[in-house]
Amino acid sequence: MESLLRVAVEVFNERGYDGTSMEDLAARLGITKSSIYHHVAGKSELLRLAVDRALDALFAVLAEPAATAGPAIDRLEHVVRRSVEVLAAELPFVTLLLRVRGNTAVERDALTRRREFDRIVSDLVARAEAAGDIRPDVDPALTSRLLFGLVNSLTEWFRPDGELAVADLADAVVTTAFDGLRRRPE
Amino acid sequence: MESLLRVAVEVFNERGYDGTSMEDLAARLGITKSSIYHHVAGKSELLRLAVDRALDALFAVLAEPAATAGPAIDRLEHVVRRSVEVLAAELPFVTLLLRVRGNTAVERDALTRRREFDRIVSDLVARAEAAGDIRPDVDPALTSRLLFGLVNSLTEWFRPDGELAVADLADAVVTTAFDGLRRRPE
DNA sequence: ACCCCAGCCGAACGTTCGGTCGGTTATAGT
DNA sequence: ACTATAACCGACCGAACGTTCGGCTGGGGT
Repeated sequence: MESLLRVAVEVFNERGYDGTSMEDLAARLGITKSSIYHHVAGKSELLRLAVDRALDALFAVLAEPAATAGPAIDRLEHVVRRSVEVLAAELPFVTLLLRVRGNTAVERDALTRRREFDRIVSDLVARAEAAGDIRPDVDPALTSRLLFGLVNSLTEWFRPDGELAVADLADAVVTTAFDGLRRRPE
Repeated sequence: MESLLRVAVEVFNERGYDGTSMEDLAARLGITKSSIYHHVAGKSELLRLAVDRALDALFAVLAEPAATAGPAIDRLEHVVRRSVEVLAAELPFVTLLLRVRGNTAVERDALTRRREFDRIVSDLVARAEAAGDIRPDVDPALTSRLLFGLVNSLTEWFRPDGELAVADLADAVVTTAFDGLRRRPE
């Protein structure tokens, strides 16, 4: 069951959810198409299990103590850093989540939860800006979109093959996002 | 023909390329499925026309004078700003391009051209870092990925409805990316 | 020794897919 | 008036789709 889901998500990410047939999954699993239905109710349940895993991990970050208390700017930095870590740890699941387009009921539910996550982060950015810790010349809603656009883009290329440690990646993301890529005059 | 392509790309972006049937396109166009084949050779040609339009526009930016001469940091900033403008001007086409996964021959060709674009930008970042204009504590390849991850994420939410002018957006992107979102002590 | 049942299979289901084909209409050129 | 052709249509094709179904098998519980 667990390995079924793991393989399914892998193939979904390679060929796209719509572009993946149950036959494709069966071939990769080394079993037949009909055998898959012994383990799950259907194709869409595999998608639901996958995106829920990603969403649960992301929302868990928002519930951590360091994300719920203290200055907004510190809470924001913590959420960003931990989101990078979650994204690395659950890479295939988060990747799939970020590609969901709302075609089916399962996808629309996932989009709803994603928007809820975005809203909470956006609030955090707004608080940090109100506290004077974030540049006031860019709209908070825009800032949070750019920020998580940067973080989420990691799914497009990051592969946890040890060459680039997750901690270093999180550092690079936080540094780039908060301080910019331009070298500062000392 | 032009409106056919426009509508096709619109639907592709809504439902995904694989999730869109020729019947879907026909319904949106107000004609029958078979009539579409009077204008194009098939579904994949529509995709090819769309992604080529996006890629041509992006490569045109790299050929502009301001992108080929002068300090690397200035050329980079120009490419980023103009990429945002192209992305806004050709939004549906670029959106479709960024979702291509390499499932078919057309998609693989598009991915090849995309990688070529990324390589050129990555070189630009490396030159700017060598010139001392970009922070040396983050790997150039990583920097360029984060940079264009941020830029490309615009397709996920930006809609040119006049509320947010493209020039303002480009300013916000350049400012955030180069100087960071943290408020600087004066 | 018996049974159970998780796990798997082959065959088939109704549907939808991208694409083809022969034919009809509207319009423009001569 | 005649013709050419761009634009469109309904009917159809073989293939692939997600899903269902009845049946096989092998190891654990009793």
